[in-house]
Amino acid sequence: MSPTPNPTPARLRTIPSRLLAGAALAADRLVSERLAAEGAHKWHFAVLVALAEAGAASQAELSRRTGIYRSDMVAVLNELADAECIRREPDPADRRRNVITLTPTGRHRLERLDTLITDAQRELLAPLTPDQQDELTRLLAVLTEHHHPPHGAQ
Amino acid sequence: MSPTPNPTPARLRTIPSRLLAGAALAADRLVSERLAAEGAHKWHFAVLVALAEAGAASQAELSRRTGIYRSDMVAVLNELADAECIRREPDPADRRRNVITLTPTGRHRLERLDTLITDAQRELLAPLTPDQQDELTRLLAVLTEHHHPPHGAQ
DNA sequence: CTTATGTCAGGTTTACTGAGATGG
DNA sequence: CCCATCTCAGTATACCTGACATAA
Repeated sequence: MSPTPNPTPARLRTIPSRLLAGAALAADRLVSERLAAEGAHKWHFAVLVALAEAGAASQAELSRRTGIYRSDMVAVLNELADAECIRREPDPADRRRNVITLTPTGRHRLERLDTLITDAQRELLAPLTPDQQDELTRLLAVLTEHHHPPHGAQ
Repeated sequence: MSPTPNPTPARLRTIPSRLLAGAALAADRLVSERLAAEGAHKWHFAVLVALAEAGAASQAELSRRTGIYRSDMVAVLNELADAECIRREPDPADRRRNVITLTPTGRHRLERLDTLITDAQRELLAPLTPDQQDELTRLLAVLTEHHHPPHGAQ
Protein backbone atom coordinates (compact mmCIF):
# COMPACT_ATOMS: atom_id res chain seq x y z
CA MET A 1 0.00 0.00 0.00
CA SER A 2 2.16 2.89 -1.15
CA PRO A 3 0.48 6.07 0.10
CA THR A 4 1.51 8.44 -2.72
CA PRO A 5 3.83 7.03 -5.37
CA ASN A 6 3.50 10.21 -7.40
CA PRO A 7 6.75 11.22 -9.08
CA THR A 8 6.72 14.73 -10.56
CA PRO A 9 3.41 16.55 -11.06
CA ALA A 10 2.29 17.20 -14.65
CA ARG A 11 2.49 20.95 -14.17
CA LEU A 12 6.18 20.71 -13.33
CA ARG A 13 6.96 18.29 -16.14
CA THR A 14 5.84 20.77 -18.81
CA ILE A 15 7.59 23.94 -17.75
CA PRO A 16 10.20 24.78 -20.40
CA SER A 17 12.68 26.38 -18.01
CA ARG A 18 12.59 23.26 -15.83
CA LEU A 19 12.95 20.98 -18.83
CA LEU A 20 15.88 23.04 -20.04
CA ALA A 21 17.56 22.79 -16.65
CA GLY A 22 17.10 19.03 -16.57
CA ALA A 23 18.31 18.47 -20.12
CA ALA A 24 21.28 20.78 -19.62
CA LEU A 25 22.24 18.92 -16.47
CA ALA A 26 22.06 15.54 -18.19
CA ALA A 27 24.03 16.89 -21.14
CA ASP A 28 26.68 18.37 -18.92
CA ARG A 29 27.02 15.18 -16.95
CA LEU A 30 27.48 13.18 -20.12
CA VAL A 31 30.08 15.52 -21.59
CA SER A 32 32.01 15.97 -18.36
CA GLU A 33 32.10 12.23 -17.79
CA ARG A 34 33.49 11.54 -21.27
CA LEU A 35 36.07 14.31 -21.05
CA ALA A 36 37.09 13.31 -17.53
CA ALA A 37 38.19 9.95 -18.92
CA GLU A 38 40.97 11.92 -20.61
CA GLY A 39 41.51 14.31 -17.75
CA ALA A 40 39.94 17.17 -19.68
CA HIS A 41 37.21 19.74 -19.03
CA LYS A 42 34.78 21.31 -21.45
CA TRP A 43 36.56 24.63 -21.11
CA HIS A 44 39.73 23.07 -22.47
CA PHE A 45 37.80 21.99 -25.52
CA ALA A 46 36.21 25.41 -25.99
CA VAL A 47 39.55 27.20 -25.87
CA LEU A 48 41.23 24.74 -28.23
CA VAL A 49 38.38 25.10 -30.73
CA ALA A 50 38.53 28.88 -30.49
CA LEU A 51 42.26 28.80 -31.22
CA ALA A 52 42.00 26.29 -34.06
CA GLU A 53 39.14 28.06 -35.75
CA ALA A 54 40.09 31.72 -35.44
CA GLY A 55 43.81 31.60 -34.75
CA ALA A 56 46.08 32.86 -31.96
CA ALA A 57 44.61 35.47 -29.66
CA SER A 58 44.93 37.31 -26.39
CA GLN A 59 43.30 35.90 -23.26
CA ALA A 60 40.61 38.56 -23.32
CA GLU A 61 39.83 37.73 -26.92
CA LEU A 62 39.59 34.03 -26.08
CA SER A 63 37.29 34.95 -23.25
CA ARG A 64 34.98 36.68 -25.72
CA ARG A 65 35.08 33.78 -28.16
CA THR A 66 34.30 31.10 -25.60
CA GLY A 67 32.16 32.82 -23.00
CA ILE A 68 34.60 31.92 -20.25
CA TYR A 69 35.26 34.81 -17.89
CA ARG A 70 38.65 36.49 -18.11
CA SER A 71 39.25 35.64 -14.47
CA ASP A 72 38.49 31.95 -15.00
CA MET A 73 40.45 31.82 -18.23
CA VAL A 74 43.71 32.10 -16.31
CA ALA A 75 43.41 28.67 -14.69
CA VAL A 76 42.21 27.03 -17.91
CA LEU A 77 45.22 28.35 -19.80
CA ASN A 78 47.55 27.32 -16.99
CA GLU A 79 46.35 23.75 -17.36
CA LEU A 80 46.54 23.79 -21.14
CA ALA A 81 50.04 25.26 -20.93
CA ASP A 82 51.14 22.61 -18.42
CA ALA A 83 49.97 19.98 -20.89
CA GLU A 84 51.85 21.86 -23.63
CA CYS A 85 48.67 22.29 -25.65
CA ILE A 86 49.23 26.04 -25.91
CA ARG A 87 52.03 28.54 -25.63
CA ARG A 88 51.55 31.79 -23.72
CA GLU A 89 53.90 34.57 -24.77
CA PRO A 90 53.89 38.31 -24.17
CA ASP A 91 52.59 40.31 -27.14
CA PRO A 92 55.39 42.61 -28.39
CA ALA A 93 52.81 44.88 -30.00
CA ASP A 94 50.81 45.39 -26.79
CA ARG A 95 52.67 44.49 -23.64
CA ARG A 96 49.53 44.08 -21.54
CA ARG A 97 48.59 41.05 -23.58
CA ASN A 98 49.63 37.44 -23.82
CA VAL A 99 49.48 35.82 -27.22
CA ILE A 100 48.03 32.32 -26.89
CA THR A 101 49.13 29.93 -29.61
CA LEU A 102 47.96 26.41 -30.34
CA THR A 103 50.81 23.87 -30.39
CA PRO A 104 50.89 20.68 -32.47
CA THR A 105 50.25 18.82 -29.21
CA GLY A 106 47.20 21.03 -28.67
CA ARG A 107 45.95 20.27 -32.16
CA HIS A 108 46.14 16.54 -31.51
CA ARG A 109 44.48 16.98 -28.17
CA LEU A 110 41.68 18.91 -29.84
CA GLU A 111 41.12 16.08 -32.32
CA ARG A 112 40.78 13.59 -29.49
CA LEU A 113 38.45 15.80 -27.42
CA ASP A 114 36.40 16.57 -30.51
CA THR A 115 35.71 12.88 -30.95
CA LEU A 116 34.65 12.55 -27.32
CA ILE A 117 32.38 15.58 -27.55
CA THR A 118 30.79 14.34 -30.75
CA ASP A 119 30.15 10.93 -29.22
CA ALA A 120 28.58 12.52 -26.16
CA GLN A 121 26.25 14.62 -28.34
CA ARG A 122 25.23 11.52 -30.25
CA GLU A 123 24.38 9.71 -27.06
CA LEU A 124 22.58 12.73 -25.66
CA LEU A 125 20.35 13.06 -28.72
CA ALA A 126 19.92 9.33 -29.29
CA PRO A 127 16.27 9.29 -28.15
CA LEU A 128 15.41 11.73 -30.97
CA THR A 129 15.17 11.14 -34.71
CA PRO A 130 17.81 12.91 -36.84
CA ASP A 131 15.21 15.46 -37.93
CA GLN A 132 14.25 16.13 -34.34
CA GLN A 133 17.91 16.48 -33.39
CA ASP A 134 18.39 19.16 -36.04
CA GLU A 135 15.19 20.93 -35.09
CA LEU A 136 16.13 20.98 -31.41
CA THR A 137 19.55 22.37 -32.19
CA ARG A 138 18.06 25.08 -34.36
CA LEU A 139 15.46 26.09 -31.77
CA LEU A 140 18.05 26.25 -29.01
CA ALA A 141 20.31 28.37 -31.20
CA VAL A 142 17.48 30.86 -31.68
CA LEU A 143 16.87 31.06 -27.94
CA THR A 144 20.51 31.51 -26.99
CA GLU A 145 20.99 34.18 -29.63
CA HIS A 146 18.09 36.26 -28.34
CA HIS A 147 18.71 35.89 -24.64
CA HIS A 148 22.46 36.30 -24.47
CA PRO A 149 24.07 36.23 -21.03
CA PRO A 150 25.53 39.25 -19.21
CA HIS A 151 28.72 38.59 -21.10
CA GLY A 152 30.05 41.62 -22.82
CA ALA A 153 30.42 43.51 -19.58
CA GLN A 154 32.82 41.22 -17.74
CA MET B 1 41.28 48.03 -37.36
CA SER B 2 40.04 45.40 -34.93
CA PRO B 3 42.48 42.49 -35.03
CA THR B 4 40.05 39.61 -34.40
CA PRO B 5 36.46 40.63 -33.75
CA ASN B 6 35.40 36.96 -33.86
CA PRO B 7 32.73 36.16 -31.29
CA THR B 8 32.10 32.41 -30.84
CA PRO B 9 33.39 29.96 -33.43
CA ALA B 10 30.81 28.10 -35.54
CA ARG B 11 31.85 24.75 -34.11
CA LEU B 12 30.99 25.92 -30.60
CA ARG B 13 27.72 27.52 -31.63
CA THR B 14 26.28 24.22 -32.88
CA ILE B 15 27.06 21.87 -30.02
CA PRO B 16 23.76 20.84 -28.42
CA SER B 17 25.13 20.46 -24.90
CA ARG B 18 26.52 24.00 -25.08
CA LEU B 19 23.30 25.37 -26.48
CA LEU B 20 21.37 23.63 -23.74
CA ALA B 21 23.62 25.12 -21.09
CA GLY B 22 23.19 28.60 -22.52
CA ALA B 23 19.45 28.36 -22.89
CA ALA B 24 19.05 26.86 -19.42
CA LEU B 25 21.11 29.67 -17.93
CA ALA B 26 19.04 32.33 -19.66
CA ALA B 27 15.83 30.60 -18.62
CA ASP B 28 16.93 30.33 -15.04
CA ARG B 29 17.96 33.95 -14.92
CA LEU B 30 14.60 35.01 -16.24
CA VAL B 31 12.61 32.87 -13.82
CA SER B 32 14.74 33.73 -10.80
CA GLU B 33 14.52 37.42 -11.57
CA ARG B 34 10.73 37.34 -11.80
CA LEU B 35 10.32 35.29 -8.64
CA ALA B 36 12.84 37.42 -6.76
CA ALA B 37 10.50 40.38 -7.25
CA GLU B 38 8.18 38.55 -4.84
CA GLY B 39 10.95 37.23 -2.62
CA ALA B 40 10.43 33.70 -3.90
CA HIS B 41 12.64 30.96 -5.35
CA LYS B 42 11.80 28.35 -7.94
CA TRP B 43 11.86 25.62 -5.29
CA HIS B 44 9.09 27.32 -3.41
CA PHE B 45 7.03 27.11 -6.56
CA ALA B 46 7.93 23.46 -7.14
CA VAL B 47 6.95 22.45 -3.62
CA LEU B 48 3.70 24.39 -3.73
CA VAL B 49 2.77 22.80 -7.06
CA ALA B 50 3.61 19.34 -5.75
CA LEU B 51 1.36 19.90 -2.76
CA ALA B 52 -1.50 21.40 -4.74
CA GLU B 53 -1.45 18.72 -7.39
CA ALA B 54 -0.89 15.55 -5.39
CA GLY B 55 -1.88 16.55 -1.87
CA ALA B 56 -0.17 16.60 1.51
CA ALA B 57 2.98 14.53 1.80
CA SER B 58 6.09 13.83 3.82
CA GLN B 59 9.27 15.73 3.14
CA ALA B 60 10.88 12.72 1.49
CA GLU B 61 7.87 12.31 -0.78
CA LEU B 62 8.01 15.99 -1.73
CA SER B 63 11.68 15.54 -2.46
CA ARG B 64 10.82 12.76 -4.92
CA ARG B 65 8.09 14.80 -6.55
CA THR B 66 10.15 17.91 -7.08
CA GLY B 67 13.69 16.62 -7.53
CA ILE B 68 14.91 18.73 -4.63
CA TYR B 69 17.27 16.83 -2.36
CA ARG B 70 15.92 15.79 0.98
CA SER B 71 18.72 17.72 2.68
CA ASP B 72 17.92 20.92 0.79
CA MET B 73 14.20 20.47 1.29
CA VAL B 74 14.53 21.34 4.97
CA ALA B 75 15.45 24.98 4.33
CA VAL B 76 12.82 25.38 1.62
CA LEU B 77 10.11 24.13 3.96
CA ASN B 78 11.41 26.34 6.76
CA GLU B 79 10.93 29.37 4.55
CA LEU B 80 7.50 28.28 3.33
CA ALA B 81 6.47 27.61 6.91
CA ASP B 82 7.73 31.03 8.04
CA ALA B 83 5.54 32.57 5.35
CA GLU B 84 2.67 30.37 6.55
CA CYS B 85 2.33 28.79 3.12
CA ILE B 86 2.55 25.31 4.59
CA ARG B 87 2.06 23.56 7.89
CA ARG B 88 4.57 20.95 9.11
CA GLU B 89 3.13 18.49 11.58
CA PRO B 90 4.34 15.14 12.86
CA ASP B 91 2.65 12.17 11.21
CA PRO B 92 0.78 10.17 13.87
CA ALA B 93 0.87 7.09 11.63
CA ASP B 94 4.64 7.19 11.18
CA ARG B 95 6.49 9.18 13.74
CA ARG B 96 9.61 9.60 11.61
CA ARG B 97 7.65 11.74 9.18
CA ASN B 98 6.32 15.25 8.98
CA VAL B 99 3.10 15.79 7.13
CA ILE B 100 3.36 18.90 4.97
CA THR B 101 0.05 20.57 4.25
CA LEU B 102 -0.74 23.45 1.94
CA THR B 103 -2.48 26.34 3.71
CA PRO B 104 -4.95 28.77 2.11
CA THR B 105 -2.14 31.34 2.19
CA GLY B 106 0.05 28.85 0.34
CA ARG B 107 -2.62 28.34 -2.27
CA HIS B 108 -2.82 32.07 -2.92
CA ARG B 109 0.93 32.30 -3.04
CA LEU B 110 0.99 29.50 -5.58
CA GLU B 111 -1.49 31.34 -7.79
CA ARG B 112 0.71 34.41 -7.76
CA LEU B 113 3.92 32.50 -8.44
CA ASP B 114 2.23 30.51 -11.16
CA THR B 115 1.44 33.72 -13.00
CA LEU B 116 5.04 34.89 -12.70
CA ILE B 117 6.37 31.55 -13.93
CA THR B 118 3.97 31.50 -16.87
CA ASP B 119 4.98 35.04 -17.83
CA ALA B 120 8.63 34.13 -17.67
CA GLN B 121 8.09 31.11 -19.92
CA ARG B 122 6.27 33.29 -22.40
CA GLU B 123 9.11 35.74 -22.50
CA LEU B 124 11.67 32.97 -22.73
CA LEU B 125 9.96 31.38 -25.72
CA ALA B 126 8.93 34.65 -27.36
CA PRO B 127 11.49 34.33 -30.20
CA LEU B 128 9.79 31.09 -31.32
CA THR B 129 6.46 30.55 -33.06
CA PRO B 130 3.77 28.76 -31.00
CA ASP B 131 4.38 25.57 -32.99
CA GLN B 132 8.10 25.79 -32.33
CA GLN B 133 7.45 26.39 -28.64
CA ASP B 134 5.39 23.21 -28.42
CA GLU B 135 7.92 21.23 -30.41
CA LEU B 136 10.80 22.39 -28.23
CA THR B 137 8.91 21.50 -25.08
CA ARG B 138 8.12 18.04 -26.43
CA LEU B 139 11.69 17.35 -27.50
CA LEU B 140 13.08 18.47 -24.16
CA ALA B 141 10.57 16.26 -22.36
CA VAL B 142 11.79 13.25 -24.33
CA LEU B 143 15.41 14.02 -23.46
CA THR B 144 14.80 14.53 -19.75
CA GLU B 145 12.75 11.34 -19.53
CA HIS B 146 15.48 9.23 -21.05
CA HIS B 147 18.44 10.74 -19.25
CA HIS B 148 17.06 11.09 -15.77
CA PRO B 149 19.38 12.44 -13.06
CA PRO B 150 20.97 10.35 -10.27
CA HIS B 151 17.89 11.07 -8.25
CA GLY B 152 16.35 8.04 -6.68
CA ALA B 153 19.40 7.35 -4.62
CA GLN B 154 19.58 10.66 -2.73
C1' DC C 1 19.42 -6.11 11.26
C1' DT C 2 17.98 -3.32 7.58
C1' DT C 3 15.68 0.55 5.86
C1' DA C 4 13.37 5.28 5.77
C1' DT C 5 13.10 9.88 7.53
C1' DG C 6 14.46 14.53 9.00
C1' DT C 7 18.37 17.24 9.91
C1' DC C 8 22.99 19.19 9.78
C1' DA C 9 27.46 19.83 8.15
C1' DG C 10 30.17 19.70 4.61
C1' DG C 11 32.28 19.54 -0.51
C1' DT C 12 32.47 20.83 -5.48
C1' DT C 13 31.30 23.20 -9.40
C1' DT C 14 29.79 27.19 -12.05
C1' DA C 15 28.76 31.71 -12.80
C1' DC C 16 29.96 36.01 -11.40
C1' DT C 17 32.14 40.48 -8.93
C1' DG C 18 35.85 43.40 -7.43
C1' DA C 19 40.13 45.13 -7.21
C1' DG C 20 45.02 45.76 -7.99
C1' DA C 21 49.10 46.13 -11.00
C1' DT C 22 50.67 47.09 -15.51
C1' DG C 23 50.38 49.25 -19.74
C1' DG C 24 47.95 51.80 -24.12
C1' DC D 1 42.93 61.11 -17.70
C1' DC D 2 40.26 56.93 -19.00
C1' DC D 3 40.29 52.29 -20.60
C1' DA D 4 42.07 47.33 -21.47
C1' DT D 5 44.51 43.32 -19.95
C1' DC D 6 46.04 39.75 -16.66
C1' DT D 7 45.71 38.05 -12.26
C1' DC D 8 43.95 36.85 -7.73
C1' DA D 9 40.59 36.80 -4.12
C1' DG D 10 36.22 36.00 -3.00
C1' DT D 11 30.86 35.50 -3.30
C1' DA D 12 26.72 32.85 -4.34
C1' DT D 13 24.38 29.30 -6.02
C1' DA D 14 23.22 24.44 -7.40
C1' DC D 15 24.08 19.89 -6.98
C1' DC D 16 25.48 16.28 -4.24
C1' DT D 17 27.59 13.30 -0.18
C1' DG D 18 27.92 11.65 4.35
C1' DA D 19 26.57 11.03 8.79
C1' DC D 20 23.67 11.00 12.86
C1' DA D 21 19.40 10.15 15.64
C1' DT D 22 15.05 8.32 15.51
C1' DA D 23 11.76 5.15 14.34
C1' DA D 24 9.42 1.64 11.22
